[in-house]
Amino acid sequence: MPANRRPQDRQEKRAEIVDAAEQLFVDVGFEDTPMARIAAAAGVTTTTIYWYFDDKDALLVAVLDQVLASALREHAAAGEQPWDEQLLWVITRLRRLHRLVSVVHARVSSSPVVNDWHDRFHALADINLAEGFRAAGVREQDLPAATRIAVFVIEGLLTHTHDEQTARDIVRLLGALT
Amino acid sequence: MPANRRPQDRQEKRAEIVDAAEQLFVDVGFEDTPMARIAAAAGVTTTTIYWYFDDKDALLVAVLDQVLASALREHAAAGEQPWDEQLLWVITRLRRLHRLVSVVHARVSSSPVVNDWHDRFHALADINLAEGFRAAGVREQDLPAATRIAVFVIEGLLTHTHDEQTARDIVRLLGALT
DNA sequence: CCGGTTCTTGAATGCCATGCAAGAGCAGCC
DNA sequence: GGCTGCTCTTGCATGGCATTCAAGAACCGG
Repeated sequence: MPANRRPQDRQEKRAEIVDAAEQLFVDVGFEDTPMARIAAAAGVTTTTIYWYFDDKDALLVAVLDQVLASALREHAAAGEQPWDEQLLWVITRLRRLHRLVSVVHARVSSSPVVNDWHDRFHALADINLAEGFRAAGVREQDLPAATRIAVFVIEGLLTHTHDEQTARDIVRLLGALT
Repeated sequence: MPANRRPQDRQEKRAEIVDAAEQLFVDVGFEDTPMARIAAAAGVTTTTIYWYFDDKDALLVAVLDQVLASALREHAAAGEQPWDEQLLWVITRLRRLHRLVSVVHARVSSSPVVNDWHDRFHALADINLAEGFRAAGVREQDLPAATRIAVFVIEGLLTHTHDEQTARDIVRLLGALT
């Protein structure tokens, strides 16, 4: 019944579009990249993108999924490290994604798909951070609050320019929560 | 030389536009409010707004200035309070401004005027928070880091839904920094 | 009442996300 | 090999929106 050329093809083309979008959303910004520019970078037409994605927000979510998966993979590959170092790693590794962080928060209230992604992301982040804080010796009843503080501090550092030393000082002081 | 009707007039009309924009930016959101809607709410035409403001971002900055001034006035009127209570007051008082917080961060990288306002805001916030933390007994060398943590936590709480109790827990734990 | 200045406006202009209808290319089936 | 039904792809709209422009009103000092 299905007249699919190669079963791979669809996913490959989709991936090319997501790759192009990722580079532009990260380096130029979501609001400042027209669909036409993504299309050009991917070697297709604007309309073609709409065959693979419902709208620009859906494409954004696909980019976010890809970026998140890639970061998780790298983090796993980095192996075990002291908690402070892990936090610093996240902050420096994700610094270049600040545009994504900002646009997600900006679109959460008007785009249901972005809002869903945001919820999923925080659920995941909470789990990982809580685990880290537990291992670092934070009291069980303080875990939820410590976790949220860490999330907000990380997001804040990602969206505000700062130097290496500031980040270190903040992470060190965060250790006072234990 | 200047053929000004009444010297007041200009500022009055300007204020009406800013009031209309404030209500819409706060309740509906900057991106979701067309200039035409602001104009209609202010009883003028889109073009008229451009006589008073360079562009939509300049109008946003005017709204931010007004909202900030109003919050500072209220805060001063609230009188002296324990540090924890002051932080909670800020969080609950500014909760309804979450859309403004998000849009500022989203536009910082593409709008110079918004970027300037953002810088000024953080300079002001840093001063006030540092003073509060100092009074609350935070060690002098920890002040910069504690201040930034507080700023990021406040911004995080403003842009993420949470219940009253969570906010209290977080502020209490923040007290552990002293 | 005149000339210059401040406002105001309706009608462009141009960018952009998205929708639409008409094709291509391909896989099975006769 | 030609027909048919898919999956894609595209050029051409459409409509929303920020911003600009040229042409007035309204008003001031003289």
